[in-house]
Parts: sequence; structure tokens; C-alpha cells
Amino acid sequence: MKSFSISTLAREFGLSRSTLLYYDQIGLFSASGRTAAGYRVFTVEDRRRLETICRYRQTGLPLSEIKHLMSSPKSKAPIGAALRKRLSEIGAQILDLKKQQRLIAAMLKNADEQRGIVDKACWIEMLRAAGMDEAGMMRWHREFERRSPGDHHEFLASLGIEEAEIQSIRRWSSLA
Amino acid sequence: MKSFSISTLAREFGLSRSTLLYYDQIGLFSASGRTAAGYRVFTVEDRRRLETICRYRQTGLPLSEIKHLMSSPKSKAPIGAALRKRLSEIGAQILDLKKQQRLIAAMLKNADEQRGIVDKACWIEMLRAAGMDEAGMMRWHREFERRSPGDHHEFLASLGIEEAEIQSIRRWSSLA
DNA sequence: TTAACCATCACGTTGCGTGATTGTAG
DNA sequence: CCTACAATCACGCAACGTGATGGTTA
Repeated sequence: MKSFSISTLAREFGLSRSTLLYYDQIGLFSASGRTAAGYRVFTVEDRRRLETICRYRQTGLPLSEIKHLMSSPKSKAPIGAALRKRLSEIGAQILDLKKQQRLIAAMLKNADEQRGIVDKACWIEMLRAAGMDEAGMMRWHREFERRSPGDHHEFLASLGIEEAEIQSIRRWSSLA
Repeated sequence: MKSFSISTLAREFGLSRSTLLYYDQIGLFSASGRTAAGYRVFTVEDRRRLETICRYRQTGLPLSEIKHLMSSPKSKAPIGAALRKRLSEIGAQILDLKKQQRLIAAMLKNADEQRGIVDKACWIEMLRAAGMDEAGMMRWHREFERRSPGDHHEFLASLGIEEAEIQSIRRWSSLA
């Protein structure tokens, strides 16, 4: 009779060796035999069981459920009920994911708007309206650069100013 | 200043105490103070940080990512990039779930069809076509019941026969 | 004193992945 | 002898939940 080693079987089903070891450990899928040295030996019938397991796994059923479905005598357990339960879970999960989508979309929109609302021109206008002139702004840049160069850089970047211009501003700011 | 205990804050945000303990443990969200006895004391500013964390959490971002976004100085980290990455993850997950839906739907349909295809009438017809008569069928039931009562019951159920009729059949089957 | 808080471990969950160490087949 | 397998621990991950044990507060 044909037999398979653990890695061979794993590759055949696109699983990893450790996955099969795990299935063995939880009593879901064990080799029906061992060699004298203790190597697992899988038969064609084992292979069929694994095929079934993989099909169930692709429905997202938990392994404990799959184990239960397969250990109880042929289709005594209400497989259909388990599948229908899983269907409703999937529905709930999809709804949740869509909520997340909408939330993220809203957050991205907000971020974009805010980035548009307070940009370089807007900031300058605000300072000017507050009575600051060119010389005052230069003094302000120098002060900012002296106190916290990192935050200065970050602030300029937050206004959407290009890296090159930022470098230029910071150069003359530090030439006190 | 107003301050909050851990359980109060948890309830306010619909979280559990252990969740906040966990956030503290991983360095995502800690109380800014403690009482003499070691009790955590949260301030209104802590409360604001927790609010932000909760918003991010509702997008499904991993806590490690949220921690990163909040620990780096204001919006230096590309929040937008993280959100967009999360968006694509969500898309992939939804696709996967829909695949599962389709698979389950197919399996349920198959199960229903099979249940419909081989029912009581069909089975009797097949046996009759094979040359079995009433007496033969009764002998067959008795033999089945004698060899494996459990499987007999299960087989009859698999043909869609009502529990009451199954009981009846098995009663006269065992009256050998 | 009692009840309802609080604190800090430490371990369980799900489905594996990743070594470490050691043995075996060819 | 070397390489590619095999085996069995044991620990790590995410995001908490669930006790155990003991101190604190009203």
C-alpha cells in the first residue's frame, strides 16, 4: 500500500509540517501508523480524512468543531447546523469590517481636509492678521529653531511644506 | 482636578478592567499617577488619550500600531499610510469571508440534494429493482438491527425517516 | 466587619511558527 | 560522513479573560 511522510502530505495540501504536527497534538488528525524509528506513516485513507478536514477548514470552522464533526459517527452530528451557524458569524464579521471601512474612510477624509485647512498660506495669514510682519516671522522661526529644532521641522512638515524649503528655512533660522 | 479609577474609566468606554490593565502592561496606556496605596489615578487628559485609542481600535488597527502612532510626536508617523494599509487588509479579509460564504452555501446545497436524492422511497425502489421483496427487506432490517443497532438507527435517520417510524421499524426488527 | 474596590502575578485561549536538541535514512 | 529528513519539547504571537491571593476604602 502507498504511504506518505508528514512533509510529503503537508506539501500536497499546501499546509506546513507544523500544522500537521499541531493537528496530531490536538487529536484532530493522526497518522494511522509509525515506523520502527517512530516516524509517522500516513495511508491513503488518512489522506482522505485530511482532504475533508481541509474543506471544513476553508469554511472558517474552528478546529474543535471540525474535530467534533469528524469524531462522531458518520454525519450524526448536525453538520448543517454548524455550517449555518458559521454562515451567520461570517455575516456579522463582514458587517463589522464594513463599519471599519467606513470609519477609516471618514478619518482619512478628515485628515485630508485638515491638511488642506491649515497649510502654509493659511498659517501666514493668521499670523499677519495677528499683527506680525516679515521680520517678526523670521524672529519666530529663529526662536523655534533654537528651542526645539526637531519640533520646528515637524511643524513645517505638518503645513505641507516641501522638504527642500524646510531645509532652507531651517538653515537661515540657525544662522542667528 | 477630576480623576478616575480604572473601573470607572473602563465602564465609561465600554471596556473591561482587564483590557485597561493589559494596555498598561504593553505600555499603550498608563495612568499618569498612583495613590499612596498604589491605586491607578487617571486624569482628564488620560481620558482623552483613551478616547483616541478607542477610535483607532475601532478601525481594527493592531495595538502595536496604535502605540506607535501615539508614541511618536504628533502626527510625525504617517497615520494616513497606516489607515490605508488597514483598508486594503480589510478588503482582503472581506473577500476571504465571501469565499467562505460561497463554499458553505455550496456544501449546504450538496447536503440538501443528497438528502433529497437518496430518501426512503428511492432506497426501497433500488432494493426492489435488485430483486428484493417485502420479506427480504424485513430479513435485511432484522440482520442490520442484530449486527449494529446504532448504525441501523443512524442509517434510517439518514433516509429522512421520522423518529417515530424508526422506532417502530426497530421494534419489529428486534423481535426476531 | 463586610462589601466592594484595588493590586500583582500567572496561566488559558486559537492556530499555528520557530527554534533547540537529538535521532534516522540513504 | 554528509545531507535531508524525522521526533519531541518548549516558547512566542494578539488581545485579552479568568482566577488566586492579598491589600484598601467607606
